[in-house]
Amino acid sequence: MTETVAELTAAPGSKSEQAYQAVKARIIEGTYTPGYRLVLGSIAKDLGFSVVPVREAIRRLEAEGLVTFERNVGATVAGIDPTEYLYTMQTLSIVEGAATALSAPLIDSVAIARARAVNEEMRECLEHFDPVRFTRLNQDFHSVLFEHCPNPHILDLVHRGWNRLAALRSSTFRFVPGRAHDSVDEHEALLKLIETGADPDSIEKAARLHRSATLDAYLAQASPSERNAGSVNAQY
Amino acid sequence: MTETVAELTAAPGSKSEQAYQAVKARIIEGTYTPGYRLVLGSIAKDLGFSVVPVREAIRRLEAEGLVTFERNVGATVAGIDPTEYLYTMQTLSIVEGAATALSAPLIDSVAIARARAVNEEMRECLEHFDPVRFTRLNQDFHSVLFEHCPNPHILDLVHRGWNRLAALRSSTFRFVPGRAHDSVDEHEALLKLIETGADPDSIEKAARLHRSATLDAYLAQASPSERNAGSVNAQY
DNA sequence: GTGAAAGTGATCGTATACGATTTCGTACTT
DNA sequence: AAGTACGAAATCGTATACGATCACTTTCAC
Repeated sequence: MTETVAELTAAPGSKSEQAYQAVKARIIEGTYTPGYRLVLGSIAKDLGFSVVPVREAIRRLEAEGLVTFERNVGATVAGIDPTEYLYTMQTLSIVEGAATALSAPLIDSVAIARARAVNEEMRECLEHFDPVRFTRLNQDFHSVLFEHCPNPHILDLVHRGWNRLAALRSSTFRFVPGRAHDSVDEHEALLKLIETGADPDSIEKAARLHRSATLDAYLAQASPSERNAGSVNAQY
Repeated sequence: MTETVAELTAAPGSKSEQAYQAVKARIIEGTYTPGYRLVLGSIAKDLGFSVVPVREAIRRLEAEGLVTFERNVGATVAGIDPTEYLYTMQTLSIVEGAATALSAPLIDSVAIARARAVNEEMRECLEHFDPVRFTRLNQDFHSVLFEHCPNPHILDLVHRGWNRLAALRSSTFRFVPGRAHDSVDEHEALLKLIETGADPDSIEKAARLHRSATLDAYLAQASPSERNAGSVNAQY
């Protein structure tokens, strides 16, 4: 009755669903890079499906912002438009902050210990300079924090945000060693807040600031034009 | 380049889009009431389209939570599941709060005057007891507040939330005179905050509380089982 | 040589047809 | 009389085929 919207969107075994998962995976793991042109016919032939299910899959991916679509032209994997990056990060900071605050009271000590272990691993990655692994662990860490969110709608929005960022390769592209150190420390501070049962507002604010700081770090090292695009949202 | 996701989802003149708009309108204005069974073939016949565009339209509506879908069974207009109502209200309180805070600095005095006029009209509706008009004006009021939000993603989420509530007929169903008076006062307080250039955090919190209060009023007059469903999210 | 215009190719959009799965009614058995 | 099993109807899921629209290339006139 209360599954997430995403889970309901197509029957599990249907070709539409298979096509959706397949194309999505290819985008997220980078087989289809930004700018790659997704032709319905070609995709259908590659996957062994017909055009209709593929078309539906593309539409769903479009709704999630992973591809853009143009009539009689075709679909292309969404590019790294700096403005889009900002919008996504800002939206994610809001929904993820809320999700983390809502999750906090439901996280048990075991999960916290797990998150802490992940965070320590991230610290090691910094010493050996392993950005790829760092990024993966970062996602694991945050998953522990927000996965207990009792509101499936909010959880779904968080997942969509992460997927978009994954598709944009933003976390690895924008890996800044100095920022990464701060990030690990902020993680630990967040865990402390949750452990001590801080009020939801504080947790939400901390989680939101954590992501805003990443955005700021990005803006600081970005080109002037990108910074300019970001200044529209400077009030946040 | 930066239209909302919804606008991009289908070509303007396509039958898919027409079907989507048509069915959506019928749901929101109440021609198709909750529980109404949407059979692909029948809808297609009614609209004069084929099955494929209708199917795509239904899928989009499902992604927005307006209908539920089951394989080989069909689609039904989403019902007034109290849990879903809570989830929707909670999500909306978060994204609408953020949208209002982001809009605030961009709202000029003309727009504020317009909002205030709408709010005074709402006050009159209370005296003449006109819940339907009150509900419509309420939407107008909030539109003025958040429509200036520079982040299209957030704006899109707000619209989706409002659509769901409209489809559920929740605002009219749950109209509580006592609460409505408070609501009008809170609107005025919100306008004052925006006029005086209060910091975004205060505005966000005020906007969020405004919606939470509506939710609380709903819970107070709801049946015990509904209240019980709500207690899961009591931390908010 | 440059510009526009027409033709060609490619891609999406939709309709129709068929197959798979589920549901519901009915008859039969216990 | 109640439960079960079988069958028919209905519905969704997918494939294939055709039409509409747009982008690109080529050609012709100036």
